[in-house]
Amino acid sequence: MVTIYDIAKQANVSAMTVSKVINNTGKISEKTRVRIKKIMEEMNYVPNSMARSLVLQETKMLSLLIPDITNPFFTTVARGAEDAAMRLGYKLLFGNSDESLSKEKEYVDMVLSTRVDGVLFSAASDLSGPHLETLRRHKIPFVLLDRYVPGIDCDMVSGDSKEGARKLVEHLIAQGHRRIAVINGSLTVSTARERLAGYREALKLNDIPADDELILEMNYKQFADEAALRRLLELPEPPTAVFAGNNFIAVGLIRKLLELGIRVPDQMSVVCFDDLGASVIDPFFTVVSQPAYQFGAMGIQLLIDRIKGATTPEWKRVVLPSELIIRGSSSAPESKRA
Amino acid sequence: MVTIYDIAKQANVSAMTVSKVINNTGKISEKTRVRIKKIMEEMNYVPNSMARSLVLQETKMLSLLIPDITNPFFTTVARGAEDAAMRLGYKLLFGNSDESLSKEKEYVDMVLSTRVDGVLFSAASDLSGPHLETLRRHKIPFVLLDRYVPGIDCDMVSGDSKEGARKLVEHLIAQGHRRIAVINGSLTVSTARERLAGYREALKLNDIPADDELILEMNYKQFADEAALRRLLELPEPPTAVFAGNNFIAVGLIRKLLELGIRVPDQMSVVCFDDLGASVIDPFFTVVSQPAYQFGAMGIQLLIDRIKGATTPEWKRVVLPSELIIRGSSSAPESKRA
DNA sequence: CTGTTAGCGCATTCAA
DNA sequence: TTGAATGCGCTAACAG
Repeated sequence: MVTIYDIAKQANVSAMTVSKVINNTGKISEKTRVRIKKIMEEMNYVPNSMARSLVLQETKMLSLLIPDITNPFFTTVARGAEDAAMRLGYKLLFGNSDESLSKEKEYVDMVLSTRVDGVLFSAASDLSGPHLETLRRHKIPFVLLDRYVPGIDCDMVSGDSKEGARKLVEHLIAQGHRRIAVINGSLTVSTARERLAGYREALKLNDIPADDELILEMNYKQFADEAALRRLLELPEPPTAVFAGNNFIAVGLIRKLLELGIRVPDQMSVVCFDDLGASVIDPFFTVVSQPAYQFGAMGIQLLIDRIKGATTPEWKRVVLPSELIIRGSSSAPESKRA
Repeated sequence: MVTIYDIAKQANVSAMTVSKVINNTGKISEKTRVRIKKIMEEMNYVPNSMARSLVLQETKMLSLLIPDITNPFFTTVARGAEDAAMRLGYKLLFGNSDESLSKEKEYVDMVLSTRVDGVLFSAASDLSGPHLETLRRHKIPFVLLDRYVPGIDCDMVSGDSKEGARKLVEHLIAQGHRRIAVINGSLTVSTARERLAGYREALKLNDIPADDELILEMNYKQFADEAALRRLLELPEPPTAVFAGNNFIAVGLIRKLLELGIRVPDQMSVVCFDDLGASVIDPFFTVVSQPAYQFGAMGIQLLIDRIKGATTPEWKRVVLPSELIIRGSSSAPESKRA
């Protein structure tokens, strides 16, 4: 491997001089600068960032931990994060936790030994606290993404899940629905709690009685509990609309509904959080769409600000706006139609 | 930061002894081993992989370069790659090239200085050759993913684009189509050439005359040329079916077709390469689906085999099977229907 | 403007 | 079974 010493020897200077032209630091005469640059070119020299990291105590690497890159929301987050990191001169290490604490722990261990400069962290659940404390103990800055973790004060970028859920449910109410079910992610995830709170608020604001039988808790990874759905449909007064906690739940739900011969939106309206990605042909779901790309880009921005100490000591909390997009998966209930 | 020296001091041994228990190398008495382990626990010691990399000359990091993580095909590739890498004890650095040679070059430079142990590389185009030669000059093993690059001999995992295209087009022919257009990616990408070849072969095998007016070259990132589409539709004998080079082209095409009031599949059948991801509700496109997850996992596998010298010196070429999935976007042409 | 010294955290080699 | 010396490639701090 070519090192600064090889360059130095070739150029009849000391290694230090070479180092200085690499980093544009110190005073070097223009003559020797171009001469050394030329030699570096010729010898295909590339600085070894491991060695540099070791002495500088920084790696210029960030890591992104998300539940699942396969979810279009996080795919786009990742793209935003990668673009921002690249633009600011950082590399991005990434990992999927599948909302599993044990995978998350594995990943945190990896991250610690890699000495990344910071972590953009979308927590598996409320129980991720210890992992974050581990990071903090090792003085690795992190920014929370999307999900709040109780007891952890830090920078964070998120959407407003409560407000988004409220908008979605009020849209259903405005269409005439009164029996509205929720199929939610695990309540150990902050966004799921907030979405439930938004749902409840919408009902209350519209004087619709809450009915716990209409509230199902599953997980964000997929539609998980067919039996629960059947029970929902066999209620004396079944729901005419469902608010799905995220896109994956909504997709799974629709599939089940199709299997059961229930038409959407004719017999059942379905709305959900988060869009389905750029590749979808005929946008179908009524959703609250969050600016996923911004989530990632802004997260990296906050993280780097924090790393560089370019921020105020107080924690920053950025809340990105979401947008209600009304499409074909929701309509007035049968009973209210001509 | 806690180092082996801190541990050593605490345990009244030399740093080397600590190093040996960390790596399970050399002979250490069981007593001191557990004692040192305990102290490492207590002091929250985590080995510094930068320092280790520097001496061992390996980073246990791999990098994945793809055109765009936002494309569901590559999203799934990335997931397969990350899982495989993690399982085998490697971290994954990732980057998007957007099929741009200059972004690709930037990324290659980053990768060189990071001293990753290997690169899983989905080339921007035929012109990526120099980038690969750069990697080779620096003795960084790589495996090509999905796309062949002329003049570069190496390990590779790919699908059979020609065969897949042939199946797709023969399906259309079997349905009665004779005027079949192609909207393809750039012909500087190997898969686009092979898909075109498969198309041509299918026509020839069925004695259908080739017509260059039916062949459009765009790019894989999106549907790019509306004017060309109009020309296609205004041909004296317009196509009754289109073979789209990939999923993004197909999605863009459908959108345009909808705008123009052309119904799919009634007035125009559309088929394409690659599926649209797990999040799609109602699978619609007739596609040739490739096992994207395997692409990623197998790519990492080959790469690590190569790194470890666990392979034969000859280059390996793994071709993953693809599957024709017939769905609603294709049907018999109007002229052939009752 | 340029060079010398020292050390980042760790593992290999060889000696004790 | 353990330890001392050495070096991986680089840069900060200082000396010339």
